[in-house]
Amino acid sequence: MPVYRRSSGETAEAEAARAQDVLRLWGEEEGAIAAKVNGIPVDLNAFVPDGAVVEPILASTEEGLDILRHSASHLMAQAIKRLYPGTKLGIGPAVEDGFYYDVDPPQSLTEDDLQKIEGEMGRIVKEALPVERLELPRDEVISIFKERGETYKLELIEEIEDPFISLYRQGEFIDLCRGPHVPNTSYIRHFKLLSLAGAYWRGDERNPMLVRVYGTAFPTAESLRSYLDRLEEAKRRDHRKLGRELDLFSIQPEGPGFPFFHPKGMTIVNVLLDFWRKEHVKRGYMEVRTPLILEQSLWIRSGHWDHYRENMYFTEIDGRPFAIKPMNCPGSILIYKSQLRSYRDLPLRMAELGTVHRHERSGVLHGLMRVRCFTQDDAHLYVTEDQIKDEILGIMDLMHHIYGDVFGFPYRVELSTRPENAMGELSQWEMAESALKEALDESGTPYKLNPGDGAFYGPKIDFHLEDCIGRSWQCGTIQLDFQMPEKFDVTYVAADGSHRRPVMLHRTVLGSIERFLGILIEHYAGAFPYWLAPVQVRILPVKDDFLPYARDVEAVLKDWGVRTEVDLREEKLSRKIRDAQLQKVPYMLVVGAKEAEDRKVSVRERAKGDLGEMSLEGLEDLLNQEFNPF
RNA sequence: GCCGGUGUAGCUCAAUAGGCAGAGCAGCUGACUUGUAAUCAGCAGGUUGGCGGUUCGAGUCCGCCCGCCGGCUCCA
Repeated sequence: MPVYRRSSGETAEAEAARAQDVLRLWGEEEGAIAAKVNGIPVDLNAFVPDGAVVEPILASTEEGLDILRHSASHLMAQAIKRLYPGTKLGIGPAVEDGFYYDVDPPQSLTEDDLQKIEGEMGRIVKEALPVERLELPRDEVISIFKERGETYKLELIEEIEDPFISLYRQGEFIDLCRGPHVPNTSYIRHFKLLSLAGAYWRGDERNPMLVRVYGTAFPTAESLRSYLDRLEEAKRRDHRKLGRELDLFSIQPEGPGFPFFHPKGMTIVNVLLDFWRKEHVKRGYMEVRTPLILEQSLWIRSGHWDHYRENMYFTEIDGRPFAIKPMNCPGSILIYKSQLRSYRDLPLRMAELGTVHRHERSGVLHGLMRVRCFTQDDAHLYVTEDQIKDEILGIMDLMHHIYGDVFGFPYRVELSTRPENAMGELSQWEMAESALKEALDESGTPYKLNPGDGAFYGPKIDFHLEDCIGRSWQCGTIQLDFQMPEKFDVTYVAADGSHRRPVMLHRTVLGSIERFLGILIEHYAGAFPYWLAPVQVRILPVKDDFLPYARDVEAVLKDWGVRTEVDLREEKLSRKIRDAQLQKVPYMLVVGAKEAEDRKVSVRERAKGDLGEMSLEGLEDLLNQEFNPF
C-alpha cells in the first residue's frame, strides 16, 4: 500500500490516491483549491506517487490566490468565447492584483461588455464545470487548436519542446495551460472585471493588438470588497485630482506633459529643495547650473545623438544646430574640464537641479509622474577608481536618510546591467558592474538583478519607492560611467604628475522633482506634514472685529518663519473651519473676543480637532515640536 | 506612437428618440456679524474641445484633428 506524508512528518497509508483524497486523510481538504506534492503545485485530482509529501494550497495564500486568479482568467475566456464566438485567445495569466486575458474578438469590445461577460461567468460558475487536465501528444494538441482557429496558441505551442503538452478543459472550453487549476468552476465566486485595454501580442508593438480584459478574483467577498475599496482610495488620492483641489499644479492643453507649478505647489518644491540643498552641502557637494540648450556637436560627442536621439528636442540658433538637454551630464563635464583638476580635488561632487526635456510618446504621459520636462536632483561625482565604492556607499546612505528617515517610504533596490545598445568595451562594463555589486554587498542591501536594463553609458542601481497603494516608482539612481570621461577626455593630475582618467558617477535621489511631488501628494493624500505644508497655519477670525488681532498674530507667526494666512472672508467660523480642513491646513487658529483680550489663540489641529486655548508662547512650543528634517 | 474610452460653465454632473443648453458648488454683488466641517438672496458665467459633413434642425449621428482617461511599448 502506498505511503503518503505530511510536511509535519506524519504518514498515512492508502490505496493509490489523488491529492484531495490524501488531504482528506488528514482533514486538510477543507478550503484547499490545489495541492503541493513534493513541493510542486498540482490539481487536487492529480494522482500522488508513493511516498510523496502532500500539502494543501489554500486560496488565502499567495500561491493559492494565483491559482484562483489563473482559473478565473480561464473562466472569463470561456465566457468571452461563448458570447463572442470566433474570439481567438492570446495569454491569460494571474498578475499582481488579479488577472487578465488577451483576446482577439471578431467585434470590438466596450466597457458595457464587461457586465455581460461577468454575467456569463456567473452562469458558468453555477454550472460547476469540472476543470480537467489533459496531457496529449504535441500533434494532437496542434490539431485541436488548428481546428479551433487558435492561431496565437499555435504560435505558443511552437515554442514548447516537450513531446506531451498539458491542456485544461472545462465544458466546451479548452486552453493550453500548465496549471494547476481549481477543481471546478464553482470555486470561483468572488470576481470582478475591471477594465479593457489594448495590448500588443507578446508585448511587441510590431505585433497585432489584442484586447486585454482585466479582472480580479478573491477567495472571499470581504477581501474582494476591500480590494475594490482600495482602488477607490487610490482614486481619492490621485495626485492629479488633489493637485487641482489644493491648487498645487496644473497641466494645460497648451503644454501636454509640461506641468505648471502654482504658488502652493511651488512652496512645497522650494521647501523640499531647501532641505535637499542643506543636506548636500553637509555631505560635501557643490551646486552648479548648466544651460538648457547646447550645441548639437556636444550631444554627438556624448553619444546621446546615437543612443537617445528619438527622445530629444532640437532647435537652431544662427543657423547652427542645437539640442535641448535631455540629461545634465555633458554640461557637468564641461564645467569639470574648465580647469585642470588634481587628484586632491577628488572625489568632486557636483550637484545640479537640472531641468531636462525628453520627448515621451503622447500615450505615456501621466500627471506629474510621467512628463516631458522635469527637474532632476542630479549630481555627478568624479572619482578615482579606488574611491568608487565609498562614494557609492555615501550615496546609498543619503538615499536611506531621505527615503527612510525623512519620508518613511519603503523602497526596493535593483541593479541593472549592460543593455543591447551599450557604448564602450565589455571589460569596462564588467568592471563597472562588479563595483556596483561590491558596494551593494558591502552595505548589505538586498537587491534584484535586472539584466540588460542599464543606461547606454553604464550599469546602474535603481531605487524604487513604494507609494500608498503599492505602486512602485523609480526615483533614485546611481550610474557608474567609464564612457563619458573617455569620450570627453576627462582627466586629473595624479600624485606622480601623470594624467589619469576619473570615473564618473551619475546619481539622483528624488529622481524627478515633479514625480517626487506627485508621489508625496498621493502618499500623504494631500495632507502634507507640517514642515512641507504650503500653508502651515490658517488664522480664522470669528468675526471681522477681530481682523486686527488676527493680523497681529499673523505677523508674529511670519516672524517665526511660519507660513501663515488669514481667512478674511465674512463667513461663519464653521465655514472657515470646513474650508481649512478641506485644504488640509495643519493648524487653524480661532481668534475672537476671548483670545484678543488675553493675547491667546484657540488651536485646532486638522486631525486631532480642537486643542483649546493657548498663549502664543505655548503655540510656538507646539509648532516647534513638529517634525523638521533641517 | 498603438488599442479602447472620453470631452457640456472654473469644478462635479444633467439635457426623453436629432427639436429653446441646465443644476449644485466655486465666483461677483448685497444682506446677515457669525465660536470648531457648508447663512440667505440676487447676478454673472457656454463657439457643448476644434474643423468639416449628414439633416429643415446636431451637445446628440458620421469623418478628421487635438486634449484627457485606462492600458501596451518606453521611462526619472
